[in-house]
Amino acid sequence: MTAAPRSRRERPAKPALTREGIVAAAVAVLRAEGLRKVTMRRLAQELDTGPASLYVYVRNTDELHAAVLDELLGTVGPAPAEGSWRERLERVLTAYTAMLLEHPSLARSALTARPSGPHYLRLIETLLDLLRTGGVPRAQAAWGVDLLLQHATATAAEHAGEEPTGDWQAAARALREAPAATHPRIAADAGLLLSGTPEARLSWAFRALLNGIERTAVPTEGQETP
Amino acid sequence: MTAAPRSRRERPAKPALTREGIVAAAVAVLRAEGLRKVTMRRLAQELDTGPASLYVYVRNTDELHAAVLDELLGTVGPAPAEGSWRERLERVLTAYTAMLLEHPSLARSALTARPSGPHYLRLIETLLDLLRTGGVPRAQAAWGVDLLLQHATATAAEHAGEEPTGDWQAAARALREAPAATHPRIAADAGLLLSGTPEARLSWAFRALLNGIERTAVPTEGQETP
DNA sequence: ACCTGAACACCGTTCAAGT
DNA sequence: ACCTGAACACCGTTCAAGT
Repeated sequence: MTAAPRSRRERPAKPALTREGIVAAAVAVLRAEGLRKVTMRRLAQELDTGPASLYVYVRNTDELHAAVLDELLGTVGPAPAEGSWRERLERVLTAYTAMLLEHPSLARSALTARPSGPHYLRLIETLLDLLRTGGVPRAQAAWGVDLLLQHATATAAEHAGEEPTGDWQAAARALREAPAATHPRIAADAGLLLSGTPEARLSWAFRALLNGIERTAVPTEGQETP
Repeated sequence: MTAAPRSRRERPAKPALTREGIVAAAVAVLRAEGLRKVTMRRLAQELDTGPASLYVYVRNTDELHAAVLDELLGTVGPAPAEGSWRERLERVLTAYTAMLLEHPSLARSALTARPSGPHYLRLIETLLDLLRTGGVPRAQAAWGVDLLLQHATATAAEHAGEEPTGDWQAAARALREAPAATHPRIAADAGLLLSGTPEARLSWAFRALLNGIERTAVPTEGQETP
């Protein structure tokens, strides 16, 4: 989708520095080595310049990460045309989550640095439209979009920086070994707490969210901005 | 709750290094200057030693942050005894969220590094118990606890690292200025998308989550661990 | 065992100076 | 305007050596 490299390791005669070029380099490093390596210094090195030069085009590291996310958001396909509005909604959200799961650390960033690029706007428009199609009242649809996107983002973010001796192992163990005397509910349902594939849980969560959004009225004063 | 300092800036004759001492120092630095300053080097300096010494008691920075969170979780009071199960549930979750909102960057960490300390277990037990009191089926209660805690954590995490020229301002502007031609739903409902106080939205979200959890069945095979 | 100085391999950001 | 070298003020983690 972005410009193809002419050959594996050929330095392309130092292209002019542009914001787009910086973001493209950032995406490349992200895909190859993860967000942890997407640093000002590394990018400067990649672009054959000094780190100070990047600050002409990018305010800081956070803004750079936000720009990278917006770029990747473009790779998520359009909303499916078939199926019920519920199915379509779930499919759009699942596709978005899948994209974020390829770069969990970026999801983590997205939670803090709200994206506001064109691709993100389009996603919101799609979700809003599907909810309205389903007859969800306007205010509930508006607040619901936030809830749905937050769940998708947070779920992906949870998978950031795991891999080795995952401390989630410890959490599972703590749950399974909770003494029935002090934690009767956990002891009785530890299996259920840890059950289900990630896919099954994600699907269930989206459906639960949707069911909740549909039947929970927004307070009447909900009109002014914080 | 932890040992009181004898005087504001008196060096306490170099106390013996312990894991507890390190975590206590970490909590102090967190409260005073935020998580960004809770670094191995800074803590070593605070404890009058070299950074290498800390690695005897703490595997790495992530583990340290997790230990700090577990410590703070102890400051959240017990579940309220009065009110309906719904009200009590909402109050427990709101108290948890409020604690995390005092340290949003820690919430961000918690999303990745699942806490598994005694305080976290107690919170899960409480939530599970309240849901069962409300007659929510066991499997739904089990999966629901995750959803509720994730929302609390993610909501707090969203407030990490903002303060100055918040790029959330940009997101709000993008929403308000979306052209009606291409984004009719957003244009029509921008006000609603941005409406409501944080408290109102949090309360609505918890109630919507609860409503959804109550009436969304978990798939029947939901028994094995990933 | 516990503790440490020193080193390795990095960071973000700013500033004064150049073109 | 745009670009840069150099500097400032930091990081996490490891290792060989000490006690």
